[in-house]
Formats: sequence, structure tokens, C-alpha cells
Amino acid sequence: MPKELEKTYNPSEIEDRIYKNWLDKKYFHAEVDRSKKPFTIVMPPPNITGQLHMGHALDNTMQDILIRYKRMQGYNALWQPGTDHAAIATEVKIIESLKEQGIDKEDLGREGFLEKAWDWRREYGGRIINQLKKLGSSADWDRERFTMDEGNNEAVNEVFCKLYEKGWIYKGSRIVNWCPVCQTTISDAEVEHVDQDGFFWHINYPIVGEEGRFVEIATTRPETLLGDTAVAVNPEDERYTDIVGKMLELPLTGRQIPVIADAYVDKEFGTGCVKITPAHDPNDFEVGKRHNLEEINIMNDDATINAIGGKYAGMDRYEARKAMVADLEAAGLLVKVVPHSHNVGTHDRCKTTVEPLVKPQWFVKMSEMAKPALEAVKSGELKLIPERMNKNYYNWLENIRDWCVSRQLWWGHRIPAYYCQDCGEITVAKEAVSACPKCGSSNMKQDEDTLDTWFSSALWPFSTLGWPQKTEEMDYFFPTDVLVTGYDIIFFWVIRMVFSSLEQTGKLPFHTVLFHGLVRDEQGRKMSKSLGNGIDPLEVIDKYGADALRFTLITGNAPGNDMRFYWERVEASRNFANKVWNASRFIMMNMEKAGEKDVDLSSLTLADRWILSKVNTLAKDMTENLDKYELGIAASKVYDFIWEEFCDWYIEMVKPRLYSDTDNTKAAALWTLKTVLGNALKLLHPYMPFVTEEIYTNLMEDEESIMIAPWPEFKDEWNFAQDEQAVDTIKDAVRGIRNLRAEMNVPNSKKATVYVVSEKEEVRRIFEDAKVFFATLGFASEVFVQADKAGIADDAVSTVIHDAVVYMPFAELVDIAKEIERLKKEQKRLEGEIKRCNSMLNNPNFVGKAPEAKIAEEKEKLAKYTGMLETVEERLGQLKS
RNA sequence: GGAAUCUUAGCUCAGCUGGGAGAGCAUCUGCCUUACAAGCAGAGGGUCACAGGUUCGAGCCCUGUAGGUUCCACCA
Repeated sequence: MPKELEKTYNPSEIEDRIYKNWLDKKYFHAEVDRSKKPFTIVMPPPNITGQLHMGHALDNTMQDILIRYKRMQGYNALWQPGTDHAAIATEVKIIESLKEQGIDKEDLGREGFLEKAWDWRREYGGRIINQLKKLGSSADWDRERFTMDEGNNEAVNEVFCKLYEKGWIYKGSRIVNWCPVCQTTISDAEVEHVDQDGFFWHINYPIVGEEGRFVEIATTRPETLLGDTAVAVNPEDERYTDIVGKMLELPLTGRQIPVIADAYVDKEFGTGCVKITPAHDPNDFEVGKRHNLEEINIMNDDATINAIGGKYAGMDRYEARKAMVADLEAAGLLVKVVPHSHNVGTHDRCKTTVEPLVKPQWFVKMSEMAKPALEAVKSGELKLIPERMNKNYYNWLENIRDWCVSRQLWWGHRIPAYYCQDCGEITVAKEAVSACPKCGSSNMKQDEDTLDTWFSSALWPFSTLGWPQKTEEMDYFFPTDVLVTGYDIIFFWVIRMVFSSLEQTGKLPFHTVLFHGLVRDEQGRKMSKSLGNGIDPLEVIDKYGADALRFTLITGNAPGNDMRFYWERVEASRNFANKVWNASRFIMMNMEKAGEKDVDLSSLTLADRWILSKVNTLAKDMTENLDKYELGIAASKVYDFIWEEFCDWYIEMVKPRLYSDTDNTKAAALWTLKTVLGNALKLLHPYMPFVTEEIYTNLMEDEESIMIAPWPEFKDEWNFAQDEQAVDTIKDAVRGIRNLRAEMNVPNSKKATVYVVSEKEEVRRIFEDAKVFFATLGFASEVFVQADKAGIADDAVSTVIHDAVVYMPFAELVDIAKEIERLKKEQKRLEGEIKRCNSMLNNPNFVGKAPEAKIAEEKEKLAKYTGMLETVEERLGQLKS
């Protein structure tokens, strides 16, 4: 017999115990098994520096729901987890912690630093994994990977070398985004453009040999003047045709630069003359290339002015700006200063203004790999949910530029390129190169740079399965099925996985990408450390349980939309968990008292068949929703079913049968309660794994876990559509009774006789069957079902439902005037309904064009309401007379 | 400059292929009914931003307007 449950559900007591049991039983572990169909999800690897935040919680809850669902359906479900080395984030963090100890990165040297980094990773790298476990994540932790483990290193080197051999990875001196604080290059995707209020400084550049003639340029960055190597005008700009080719004196430097013509210049903008600084601006760099201009780098890596800057050398870029503007003003060359707001590129991690610099870096050529990735979505082979993400995807790939992948960091995959110190030959190879293949010299040096973190993450769906080795896992679990992630990393990660996988494996890494939005605070702001408005998921779990958190995150928002976090919603979810708990508690108590018996479907009552049919339909509906990745819709369906249909109606209907000693349908009731609860728990399990497991294993004594129980499937023999309708009629009657009682303020302690009058025999039969639960649902002392009004007092109150009237004699309580008023209101409502039906049915266009089913439906309604109206009017006649 | 998205009850949001407006919270009225007061029963509350259009029929499709949010973009 099931044991009795505690009065309220207490998650903290049971979650850890249940999770440990799942781990011990190895339920999360998936092995290659050709007899089963695989279902695979790769977990977006959280950063080892990270702490669990709401985004992770949402992301992992969605994945866990899908994995648990598929596992229950009988798939061989693999959820492949791991962590990311997070190059910049980790390196910055370690540098900070070293600083606190008074140690400088350079003092340690590369080897020493990496030792510290690995120490750090050993100490904190598992932290976020443990936090994910608190959520209930059923990932296969036995297969946990790290982006810098041996297998991943091998995959990275393999890809780098293959792309290099193809000519799709190259080293070039190009203008790149440089972060002066992090001291590394970053890719275009890592640059965040922010609107900033600045100024337009208008400066006169004197024309050489023409005393008193100037060219006026406008710039937002006067300090870069030190690196100017030309001034450009539009070739069609008539204002300036005469000065093209002339030389200008570059202020503050004594250098001379030419005036050139280039179509890049917009005549309408600024003064129509642009200073060209090829070494410090991406556009100017292009112009410089076209006109063979010199690139003069005026800055050090920390964005201070270098020796070329003369008296400004050593100043920070902003200090230099100030000093130079002052000097220009003194020289009478500053024409004016105009406020101007513009977009400034900043590093998304540290928010430092990025400095465009020319540096030799490694690039991945994108033009070829972008094509099949684009085609994959266009053809529908790769599905993005929600679909509107397609446009972002296309737009990015269609305008893609080569990907700068080298980083001036130590923590990461070191670029497998080796330089001969004697002849300068570059050799790219998977293994360390000890001798130069060209000159034989052994004086070789590996490239100092490491790769962009996303270079290795891009390989994650297959590197984790053993690629480039030919593994069983790769053969069986790959391609994976669905990727769940936030829309904020579509460019960083999703697209790069797609083109990398297509190029390396010839296959898409997954067939579907399910995007979710951001979890924001109550006011709709992003949760962030600097605002201090973040809510720690672990705190939520601690207070309300993991199930409540999961349910909150999954309900009430559409795919890809941002959501706000409300404690009230967590509370509501917790209440739901408690509701499930208590319903189960009630059922188990009764099972204990009465004992269990097997029953035949034919012994079920109307109510039993109804709820069984309902849970059966629910299983079908939820399966459809889940297959379409509509997790929130499915969740609210099981919520409504359990709370309303099952608890508020079925359990209440069944109570008199359970409490009776003589009722011979008691066993049927208990069987139905247990069966329906069992199925509802299974349907709820992916969302609320802990509470469902705790109840299920108590309820089903011969089953060891709900996790491995089969997902409920629709059964024809449980489908009782007619009974569903019959119960709807009964519910209408009960609601009618409750309404009357509430309006008349009848206390629950006052029971009343209830008469149900219907001319139709089949309706009377339904109510005969339903008599038993009118006692609790409608506070009836006695129920009479009859064909006419015989024996019912004229002043009894009544409620009209479809095909029947319910009467209750409340002689001393009835206020006839009020009763008439009530009936008139009902009369008015019905007249309105009838009018609506008629206006549709009398419209020849509707009758001619609407689908037949719709027309039939309206006709049926018309008949129903007409009948009800007649009854109401009859009642009114009786009362008035 | 392009693009996406949102505008639905007091608040936060659902509403799948167009066929009588929903939830949670909040409010009001009754209930400590032997599973649950983290509960039960009942009630009030919406010209679905605005203006047109398509349709027998529009919260949903199309066009435009207003406001909000976000992404992309090299205007010095």
C-alpha cells in the first residue's frame, strides 16, 4: 500500500535524494544501442567562469523537458553536456585574481600562467555543472566534455589544418578590432555599437603653397590626425575638383599629405572632405589600399600614442585628443566644434571603446562556407523556431566578412602554425613541427596566439562525439536533433556550428534550432551584475523548489520572446506542485483504506469514463504540442487538466463514492483515480521531475522510476466522447446550482432538495447516474430526476440549462422579485445569442460560403438557445401569475 | 539607414492553420466542506493601440499611422 504523504510538499527534503538516485541508477546515461532510435541534444557549454543564471536555467529546463519527453517515448536520449574554456572571460578573471595577489601575468610567463589557469579550472570548472544538477538536468554527465580536453584539441587542430590547406584560413595584415584593455583582437561579432554623444571637430588643413587657403575637414577623432596620410573628396564634388592632387600641410606634424578623390566620400555629409587614416579606421584602410597610401600606426597596444606622436607620445588617446584640440585652437586651425552623436564600437565584454588597428592576424575565409549554411535554412532542411529568426540568419550570412580568429591570449587553443626562425617559412600542422620542411632548420617557433573561443565551440556538436576519430557515437548520435539556445548567440555560435559541421562532416549539426529569449527582471531590464538586479536561480530553488522554478520559466511566454521574472509566478508554480502533491495524498489515503482491486473498463461510471477520456485526449494534445516544440502550451494544458478537471471536478465527484461503505463502484473510482493520476504525473514529469517522481514511486509500488516509465499514448478504448458531453451537461447543472446559492447567500450548511426536470429520457438517465455526487458538488440533500414539474413548489428557484431545468425549493429564502430579475437577465442573454445565430444563418453569404460544419454548429446552437429561452419565458409566466 | 517584434482585463502575459476574448496575480463576495487556506465556490473587469482594406466572418491576413523594445549597418 502507498504510504501516507506529508501534508505539504517540501521540495528541499527530497530533491537531492531523488537526483542522487537517478545518478546512481544511471538513468541519464546513453550508450550506443542500434535497437533504439537516438535522440540527441548537445548542451550549450556554459563558461567555466560562469555562475548559474536565469538564462542557463531557462535554457537547460527546455532541453531537459525535451530529453525527458523523448526518453519516456522510448528514444535512446542523449543529452551531451560540457563546459567551455571561455578564453577572454577566464583569462581576465585569472589576471584579476593574480593582481589581488600582487602577481603580474607577464611575471609568470606563458607556462606559469597556464598552470594557474588549469588550477583555476580544476577548482571552479565544475561549479556550474553542480548548479545545473540542482535544476534536475538529466544530462549524461559521464560524457561531460571540456572545450580544451584532448579530444577537442584534436578536433580544433584538424579543422584548422584542413581549412589552411584549402586556403580558407590565412594570415594577413588587416585592420582588426583591438581591445586596449583586454589586449587582444576581437571579431566583428564581439563589437557592440553604442550610441555616444561626441563632437565633430572642424579643422582647417592648410593647402601647401597657397597662403590662406585651407581644406576644412570634420572629424570625431582628432587625435588620429597624427596618422593621416591623405584627405579625400568625392570625385564628383565640384566644390573641390580644383584641389584634388594638391598637397596639404598636416597640422601639428609638419608632414604633407595629398588630396585624393574617392567615391567613398559622401558629398552631403560633414564638409565633404574626409581625413584618411588608414591605420586607424576600417574605411580609411580600404581607401588607403585603393590609393596606395602609407599606413601610419600612431598607437601602442594600450591605446596610448606611440613615438610617432612626438610631443603627444605616451598620452592616452583621450588625453592626446584634448591636448591636440587645444594646440589646434592655439594655431587658429580649429574652425568649430559641433555636438554630434555617433555609434562607437565597444568590446562586448569590457565595454572599452575598440581601437581599429592594423595587425597581422589569422582569418577564416567565409565566402564559400557561408553558401551551404545559407542554403540549409532557405531550403527548410534546417528549421529555426521561431521562424522570424530566418531573416537575421540570412542577413548575417549574406553580409558576412572574414572571421578574425587569432587572439592575443594565452588561455585557449594555441594556433598550430610554426615559424622557421631562419628562413621565415610558415608550417601549419596538427603535431608540433621540430624541423623546417623548407630549410631543415630546427629553429622553430610556434605562433604565440590562441584561437577565438567560438572556433572550438563551433565544432561542439561533433567534437564531443569523438570527431575526427570515427567513433560509434559519431555514427549513431550524430547529427543531433535539436539545439536549444538564446537568440543572442545566433551569430556567435549557431551559424558557426552550421557552417563548420557542413564543411567538416558534410551534415547539418541538428535539424532544428529552438530559440528562447532573455529572462528579464520585473521592470523588464536585463539582469546584470552591474545593475545588481539578477535573481539567483539557486535561491529560487532553495525557497520554492526546482520544479516551481522550471514551471515558471516555461509557462506564459511564446518561443523566442523575452520574459519577465516574477516571484509571484514562482509562488503560483509552487502552489501547483503542492496541489498535485495533495491530490495524490488524498488518493493514496483512500487507496490505503479501501485496498486496490483490478477493475474492468465496463465497470466504470460516467464520471470515470469522462476523466479517463480527458486524460487520454490530453496525452494526444500534449504530444502534438511537444512535437512542435510548444512547451509552454503543453504545460498549461496539463496544469489546467490536473487542477480544474481532475481536482476540482473529478475528485469532488468521486468523494461520495469513496466515503460510502455500500457503493459498489468504489473500486472503479479508485482504479480511475490511480490510473488518471499516474498518467497525469507522467505528462507533467518533464516539467516537474522531482515532485512527480516522489509521488509516482510511492503510488506505483512496483515501478522504480517515472523517468523510465512510458509516455502515455492515445488509446481508442479510453475515448468516450459522448460521456465527455454528458459530464459537461452535469457541470452546467452544478454550476447553475452554485450560482443560485451564491446569489441567494445560502450557507453551505443548508442543504437543499434538488429537482432536475427534463423531457428527454437520455438526459434524465445522465442525471440519474450523476445523483451521487450532487451531494458534495451542489450541497443537495436529495435529488429527484423527473419528466415534469409535478411536486415542485411554484416558488422554487430554478436555473435553465440545455435540455433541462434544475429547481431548488428555498421557500423562506426566495425573493420572487429577485428571481424574476434574474430570469429576465437570462432571457436577455439568450435573446442576444439567438439574434447572433439568426443574423449568421439568415445571411445568404454565410450559408453559401461557410463550411458545412460551421453552419451545422450554428444551427445546433440556435435550437439549443431557442429551447432554453422558451423554458425561461415559461418560468417567468409562472412566477408573474 | 535597413530589419524584426510588441501594443489584448488594474499588472505580467497566452491566444496553434481567421469561426462566439483566456490564464496567473490583484480586486470584490461567501466558505477553516475530514487532499490542499500554498485551498474551495462565486463575481466584477477588455471597441484586442489607431485608421483603412481583404473576407460570409478579423485579436489573428494585407496597407498605413503612432508609441515601445531589440538586432543589424563603415557615414568620417
